[in-house]
Amino acid sequence: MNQMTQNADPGIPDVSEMLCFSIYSAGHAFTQLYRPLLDAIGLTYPQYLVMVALWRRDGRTVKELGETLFLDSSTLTPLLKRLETAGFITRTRNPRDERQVLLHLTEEGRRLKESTAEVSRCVQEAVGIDADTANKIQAAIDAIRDGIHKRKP
Amino acid sequence: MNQMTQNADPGIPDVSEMLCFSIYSAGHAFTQLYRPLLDAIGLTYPQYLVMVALWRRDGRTVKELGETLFLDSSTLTPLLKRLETAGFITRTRNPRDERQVLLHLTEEGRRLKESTAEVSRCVQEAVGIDADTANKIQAAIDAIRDGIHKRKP
DNA sequence: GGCGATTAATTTGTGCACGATTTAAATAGT
DNA sequence: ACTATTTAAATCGTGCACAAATTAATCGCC
Repeated sequence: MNQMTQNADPGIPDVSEMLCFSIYSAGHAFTQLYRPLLDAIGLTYPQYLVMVALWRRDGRTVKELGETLFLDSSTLTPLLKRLETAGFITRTRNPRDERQVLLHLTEEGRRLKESTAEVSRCVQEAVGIDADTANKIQAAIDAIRDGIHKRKP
Repeated sequence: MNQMTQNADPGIPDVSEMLCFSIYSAGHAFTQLYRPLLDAIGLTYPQYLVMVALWRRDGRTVKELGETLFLDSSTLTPLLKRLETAGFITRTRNPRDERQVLLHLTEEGRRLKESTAEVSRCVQEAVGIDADTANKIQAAIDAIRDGIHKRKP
């Protein structure tokens, strides 16, 4: 019995064999991959995802954004305040329903979009797989995520 | 042009089409799936991953554990202190190299393993895919993660 | 019209995750 | 032997992520 495995318990799976761990650690790897690229434009990775969502469709409420990103307002509120402080978005109460907060890009926030072509290119290169393969993996992961979300009861 | 897409910018991809977002949101879904199951035995999801690693092989250093989980000591130290306070592990300096901290399961920590069969069963049922499919997805995700880790320079 | 229930966002408290810095121990080079 | 370098943990500060509780506006129902 060699040094590496002398205390290994064969009845317990290694974390490396758990699907949840693969997803967990791959998520961290993406965060670390994005960090230096996004530092340059003053965003964190979750902030970048928010901006991508807003570049796609502006004028959403916090709730709508949360449904897109699967995040709730207690996560988004402080993050959105930081984006507001940075000058990338505005947060205004909806006059038609004062409970809602409407999110709008500022001119600076819209301009930021132009800086991200390089980010996407770097990430795509680092991931190093073709779009078709990526789509297949993604569909499988989305199905797992949606399956977990559905069976809440 | 319908209501849903009236402000959509076709030049920007939806977050839902980004592989990194699928992994990001699937990771959250797993955390939420595990939470109520692990609450019952007094662990968080990252703590559970640490325990799985230690059940597999006891007596590791913080560094070795970090290499397994892709986490560094600034994340692990406070988490391990909480596991120590909870009575599941001990943290002792290695007398042969006082820089290192050795991690050992307590009797209670070892006993906890018996409570996790039910957890694994629930997760497997929620994910709802066969082991073979899971392995294929996992291999693809691991390859992406390892590819990202490798190209640091 | 008024009031209980619902809804949207915020606040609060805990626990990761990680870059950067610090502390202390071991090792290397002369 | 002694200093410079390297290594392992811990510490510090910032920013998610989320449950639970709170606040305030709207809706539903009578």
